[in-house]
Amino acid sequence: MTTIRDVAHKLHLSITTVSRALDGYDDVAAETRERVIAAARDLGYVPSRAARQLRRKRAEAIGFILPTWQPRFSDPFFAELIAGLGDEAASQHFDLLVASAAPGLEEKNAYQRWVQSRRVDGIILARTRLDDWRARFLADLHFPFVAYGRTRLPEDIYPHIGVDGLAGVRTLVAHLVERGHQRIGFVGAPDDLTFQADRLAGYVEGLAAASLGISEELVVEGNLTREGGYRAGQQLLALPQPPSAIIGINDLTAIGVMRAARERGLVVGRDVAVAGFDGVEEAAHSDPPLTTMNHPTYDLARQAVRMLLALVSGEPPVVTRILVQPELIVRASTGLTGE
Amino acid sequence: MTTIRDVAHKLHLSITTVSRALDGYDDVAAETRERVIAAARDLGYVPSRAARQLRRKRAEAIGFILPTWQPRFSDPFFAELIAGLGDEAASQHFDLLVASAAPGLEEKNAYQRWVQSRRVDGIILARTRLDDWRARFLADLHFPFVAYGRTRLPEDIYPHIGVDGLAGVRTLVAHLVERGHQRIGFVGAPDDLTFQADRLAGYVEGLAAASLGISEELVVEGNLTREGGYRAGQQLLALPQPPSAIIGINDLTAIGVMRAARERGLVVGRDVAVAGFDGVEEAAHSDPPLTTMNHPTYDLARQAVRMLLALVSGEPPVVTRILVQPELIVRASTGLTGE
DNA sequence: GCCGGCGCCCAAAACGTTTTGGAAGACAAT
DNA sequence: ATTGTCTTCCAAAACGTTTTGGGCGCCGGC
Repeated sequence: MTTIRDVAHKLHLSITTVSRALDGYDDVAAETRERVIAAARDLGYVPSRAARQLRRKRAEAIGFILPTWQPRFSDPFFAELIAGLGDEAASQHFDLLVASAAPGLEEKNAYQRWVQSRRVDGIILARTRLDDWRARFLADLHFPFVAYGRTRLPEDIYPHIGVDGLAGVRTLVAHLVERGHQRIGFVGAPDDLTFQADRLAGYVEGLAAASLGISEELVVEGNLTREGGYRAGQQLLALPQPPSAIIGINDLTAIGVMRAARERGLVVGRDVAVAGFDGVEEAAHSDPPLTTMNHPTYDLARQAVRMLLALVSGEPPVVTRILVQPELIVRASTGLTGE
Repeated sequence: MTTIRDVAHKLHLSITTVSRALDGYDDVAAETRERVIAAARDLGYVPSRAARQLRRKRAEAIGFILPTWQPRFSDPFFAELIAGLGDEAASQHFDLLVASAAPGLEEKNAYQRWVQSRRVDGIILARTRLDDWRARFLADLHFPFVAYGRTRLPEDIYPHIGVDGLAGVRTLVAHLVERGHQRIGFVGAPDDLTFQADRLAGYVEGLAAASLGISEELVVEGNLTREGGYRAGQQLLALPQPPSAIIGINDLTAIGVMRAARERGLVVGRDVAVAGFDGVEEAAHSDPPLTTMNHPTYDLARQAVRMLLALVSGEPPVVTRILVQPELIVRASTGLTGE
């Protein structure tokens, strides 16, 4: 491996000058700088990241920990998120470290290791919970982080970027009401997740706006997977008075609900309406295609990284809380007539 | 941030002793070691990763570069793969670095940076191509890597772990033949991908085994996405003599094909049979559920990391080439009678 | 009483950068 | 001739570890 001294030696320069030439300082002659750059290229010199980190006290990396519940998980949301995080980080010459940990002790250790060994300069949080110890932990240490999705500690005091789940589901309810539905079910997620609270609130507000009462039995809990949606859908459709429309808290859940409906011999879009949330690609190719609230995960991930890196480099506090509005995409799952 | 000197100072020991105590050397008294460990815990000491890397000349990290073609991509395969890589790496105290790059110059730069700046100790390759410059590049530099999927340079000389695509598709063809199909289509991927070659070969062998001829028009190229499968399906089904069964090179492709069939008014599983490959969760929840060849991506990812880390630490060359057999899962998409 | 071996500890060198605080020379102004 | 100002370069000190090559007592065997 060629080091900076090799370059310096070849040119009969000091390593100081080589370092400064490559870093673009203006106290090195233009001609010298060119020679240095040429030599570095010839020798294939790339600075040792470890040495640089040690000296600069910066990891030039950000971290993201996948919250995996089961070992075999595959949520398209995260693939897109990671691609966005990685691309934006790379464009600013940062690396992205990824780990996965089931919520609990293992997770806590993972965060601690990264923070205390200064392995990363900042962290992206996803799937935030209402009372999120991760946010508190990082904030207490004044460690830079950006949450994808809101936290509610004690208000939205942490930098975050998210999708307006409340407004989104309200829109969805309004859409269903407009199509004549009065009994609308909701398949949610565990209560501690922030976006469950938000989206459920949107459901409640949406019903209220249409002067519809809310009945307990129509709100059931899934686990954000197709399988969870499937079971929740079975449960809802087996009610004495089943709903005529069901909203899944995310697209995967809705897709599971559709399967449950099919198995009961119902035609989705005619006998029962189903809608999701997120706008994953799968939703466009399901049978029937799924009505959903779309939002640009990839772009939001990039924005989150931009916010984070601004924090890391201590730039003036730009906008630190972003809430984007999702967009309704109407497809056949909420009415075949609609196509 | 507390450093090793803080610990040493507190205990009136040298940093050497602290270092060796924590690293488990046997030349430190048991009682001393305990005091060191306790003090380290109390002070919240975690070694600086950068300093350690610099000294040990090891990054204690492995890298993976997502081959992303479009910016917005979401392939469930990669989410599962990354989870597996991350978990196994973490269990051996390694970090996982993830980047994403479109094949081409950008990709090449990404690999070079990581290798030359010794940012990672080893690399996992996925979506290998027949003549894969990445494999050649890394092998030339004697840089440790493991390919997920075979390479064909010049034979399978590189360490890799993969799924037997040839046998898998052969099984699929046999299954379809058994169900009475004579005209079987195949929606593949770009030619340079290894697993396209393997799986296509399986298709050819499968037909030969059933004494069926192969007709050019039944083999079309997709791009591994639902959208690509959709277009390829339209093409196949619009033929004067359309196939009665179609194999998608992966599940996403097959799901796109099913959508194309539905749009032509065909009932998948009755009018036309469709089968996929990979066993993603989505395949179990599609309409109809998709017949597929299943393989344990998550576990294979973990095995790949184990191989890689063995290579990195220069352990005796254990088994370095693994080919696992996928398992046929028959679902309604290849015959409603089957359920 | 001497020697070898063992158990425990440590000083100092290294790892490859970046940064600090000048130094040397050229030139201009006084 | 002196002083000051630029421009261009550099030696040396960090950064926080790990590792090398011992040192110092103590004990047992001769």
